[in-house]
Amino acid sequence: MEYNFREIEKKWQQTWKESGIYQVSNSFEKPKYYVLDMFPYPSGAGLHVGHPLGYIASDIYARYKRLKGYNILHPMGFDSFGLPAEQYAIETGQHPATTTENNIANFKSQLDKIGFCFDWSREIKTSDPEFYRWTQWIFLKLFKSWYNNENNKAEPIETLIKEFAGNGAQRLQQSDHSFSADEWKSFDEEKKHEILMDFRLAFSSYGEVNWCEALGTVLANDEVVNGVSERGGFPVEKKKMRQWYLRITDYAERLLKGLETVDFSDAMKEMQRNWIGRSEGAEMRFSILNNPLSIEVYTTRPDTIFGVDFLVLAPEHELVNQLITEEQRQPINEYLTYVKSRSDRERLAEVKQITGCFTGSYAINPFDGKQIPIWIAEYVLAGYGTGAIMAVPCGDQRDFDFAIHFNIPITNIIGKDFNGNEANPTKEAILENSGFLNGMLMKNAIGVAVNKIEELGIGKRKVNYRMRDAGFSRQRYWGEPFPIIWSEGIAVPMDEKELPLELPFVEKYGPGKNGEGPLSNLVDWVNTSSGKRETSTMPGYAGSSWYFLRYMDPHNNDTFADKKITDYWNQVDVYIGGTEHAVGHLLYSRMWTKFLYDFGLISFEEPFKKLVNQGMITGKSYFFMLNRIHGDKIVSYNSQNTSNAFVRLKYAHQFISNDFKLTKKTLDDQVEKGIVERPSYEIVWEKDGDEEFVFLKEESEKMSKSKFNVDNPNDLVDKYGADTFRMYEMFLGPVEQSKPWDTKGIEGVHRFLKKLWRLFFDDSSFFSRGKMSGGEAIWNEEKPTFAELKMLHKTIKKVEEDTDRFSFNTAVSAFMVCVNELTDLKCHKREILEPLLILLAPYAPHIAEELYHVIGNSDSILNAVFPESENKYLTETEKEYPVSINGKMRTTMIISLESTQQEVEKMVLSNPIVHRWIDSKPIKKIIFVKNKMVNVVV
RNA sequence: ACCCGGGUGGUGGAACUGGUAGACACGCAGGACUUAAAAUCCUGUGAUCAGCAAUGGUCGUGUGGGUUCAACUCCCAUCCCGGGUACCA
Repeated sequence: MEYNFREIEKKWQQTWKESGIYQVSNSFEKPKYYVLDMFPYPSGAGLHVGHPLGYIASDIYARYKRLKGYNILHPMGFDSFGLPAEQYAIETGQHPATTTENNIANFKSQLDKIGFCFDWSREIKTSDPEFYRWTQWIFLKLFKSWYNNENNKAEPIETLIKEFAGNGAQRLQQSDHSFSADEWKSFDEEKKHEILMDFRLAFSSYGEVNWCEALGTVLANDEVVNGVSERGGFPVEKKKMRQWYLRITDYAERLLKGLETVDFSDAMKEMQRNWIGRSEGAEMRFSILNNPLSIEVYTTRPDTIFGVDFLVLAPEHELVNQLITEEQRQPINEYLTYVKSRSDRERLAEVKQITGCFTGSYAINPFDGKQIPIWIAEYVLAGYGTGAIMAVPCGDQRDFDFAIHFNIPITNIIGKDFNGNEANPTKEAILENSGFLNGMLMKNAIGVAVNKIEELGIGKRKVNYRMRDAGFSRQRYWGEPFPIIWSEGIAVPMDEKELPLELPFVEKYGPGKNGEGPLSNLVDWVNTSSGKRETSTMPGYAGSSWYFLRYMDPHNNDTFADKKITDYWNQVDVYIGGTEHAVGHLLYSRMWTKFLYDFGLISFEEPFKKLVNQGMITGKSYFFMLNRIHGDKIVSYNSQNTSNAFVRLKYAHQFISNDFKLTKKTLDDQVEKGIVERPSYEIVWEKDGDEEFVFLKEESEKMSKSKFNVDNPNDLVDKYGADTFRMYEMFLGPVEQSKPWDTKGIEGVHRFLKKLWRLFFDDSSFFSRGKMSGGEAIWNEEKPTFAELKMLHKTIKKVEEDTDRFSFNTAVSAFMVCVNELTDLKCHKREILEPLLILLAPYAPHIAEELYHVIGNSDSILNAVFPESENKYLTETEKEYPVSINGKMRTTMIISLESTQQEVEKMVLSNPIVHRWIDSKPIKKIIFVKNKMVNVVV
């Protein structure tokens, strides 16, 4: 019988589906394990090669854990709200709900073909009202809460109202508000709401937002890349609008701390830390000469206070107008006009340009009374710290450049550590010219200076975060509507019982007036008896911030997920997805989880215990950088990124060491002489300054479109089967590594499966003229030999270890070694093959299931138990040890594991080959490392 | 510029805490079976030198140096590639 993967895979996929074998129960007897993929956005293009990589990895892991006796939650769903569906709707007139449904159906059928063990009964769609009902519910919860810094957790807004009624805003010091309890009571409703809005975790405010004219919507910071929209690449500008925000900054510290408790890659943690951008420093006030005003600056280096030569305000700073002296009014206005004329994009592109303008006013250094000029400049950002800085040119390069450019005298406070040509940002120098800080090491002076500042009452310690509050509204149609009604300027939350607030049907998806969303066009919907509905919708990350909780209890009508059930499933044990969500989705979902935890709605604070980042499947790279030339000299040789290295450089190493001169002419010569093989590729020389690069360019025809068409997952599954496809994607390399997509090697994996098949069926005499004949089952019940058992148990151990550490590529290799070996041994014994099939089941479930039944099992292999590797087959009493002389391997010797050092030395000394190599030199010592090697030092 | 990650045959990639570098697979070359093709199987395959041969020598994990009996692995310096961040005071 032939390995007919098409029939086998179809059969089992159907059987599994019908038997509901993947359905997960919430029975709490078994230990649980939660394996989750980042759910996809169901784009119209369907699945591409990059998608399945992570899904296959998680599927293998989930199946593996199942064989190990765990109750597995391994669900899948769709992040089905989002911009592309809406864009598509605008272009084609089809309703996003329709296109999304179609796309999801397409995705599901493609996913099923690969044989994933998803429990579709738990499927989630973020655009499903039954799902977004709870997204809205959590939003309302956020709206009705504030972050209490004293208790370090979120609390109902009522506790804040109580605080205000009892103590006013005095005690809290969490905002710029200051009023007494009596004042609070005297405020009218609108004023009270306005104040409360400054505390709510989901709040509305006027703010500068990233407005994208072309998309007609507001974008989050992480949706803007280099001043243009991430999607579409349209220009983005700043605009003041009423927007909803999440007060994620209140969670900054906990988001930072929480990183220590989770198993993410260092790179991922670092990215999140950078994004949060914590810095410790101080805020301090400078009074102004002949002016009652004062300016607050933020600095991380209060130790440099005596080196301040000027202050700089952001052009947008609110005090600018009041600081301008008459004679400076003209130039300042010109400068402000100039700044306004520049888009964010320009500002980003020309960071090195130094611009600025003197205001005419002077501040007074509180420590030495020195008068310091106040400037405004673009390089100070309004949004960070206080929007004003104290400039210390000898310690900060930007301040230095600015001082030089505008001829501002520089004070040196670090003596010889400042060379006058560039700033020195060290903390290790001894302070000079620094009043009470003289003679101190800078890093020690920081604390002293802050203490003094606090003592004098001119400032205080302050921790700043780079992270901004997250914009939470979009002027779009295809998203969750806000359950908010505006009544006389007050945002009134809808009653929870009225949820979900369903997204109304619209005919047209165009924006409303004044940049409002399409919903604003639905007059009947917007106007209610109690006021006007909020017309923006929630952003894409709303649903994805908590979806992993809903999988646990997807059909609950009373709550987003039952507490008993979330207690059982708890954290996601392994979360698999791309790095691109490092600062968006992952931070938001971590925040939502912490928020729900604060209210005792779930009992874990971090959603994802372990995160695995699958690498990207990249397109092929067309260039191969051969060498880098600097004048006549080769600076380096780099053989990396050579996926298309069709060129054989025979003397690559000599190339360097012989100081071989490479010029265009000599390379041409090499090609001619055949040193560089396959000269059918074009050699391209490019100059960059005085450096020259050599590229070898593949002829473009080789990458024709027809070739790409073969490379989509469906076609590969059709041609080789799901099992081959699964194993091949794993075999390509480590899951976490990016790699170019290449289908060259898939035949090898397919061959492996056929080889496995032939351990069970003889096909030596099979078909001629398209007809099958022969091919009997050849598996048998004979007793396995020691060698066969050894092979099996070695494989069990290896596959187990590799699967545990997500090293699927090496596990696949282990299978290949095992099957090759069993073929050589002509081993067709059930006792060996059956455990092997169970090992293989997570990787290639269809063929494993089929053969499992062939050898007489009636239950599904999914319910099998992962075999244990028995030590008695793995440990040996004797081992062949490598023997080296002075570290160089020369021979091997069979040594018993029980041997002592003395016995080994004796054996070594009597070995003739060792003697030959030692060549009668005196032996200094013999090193014997048990289980590893023997080395003789002479 | 800064912060992470990386550099191993013609290619993808193995080598877990230093201990026989190149597992496994692709590709390539040769052979077997076949009228032929496909499929399958066998052999070889880092470079280089010596030998009819078995075999053996030398060099080899971007480059230069160091530690060690022993380095892909640890340390220092340097070049290159990939990712992230970017006037954050």
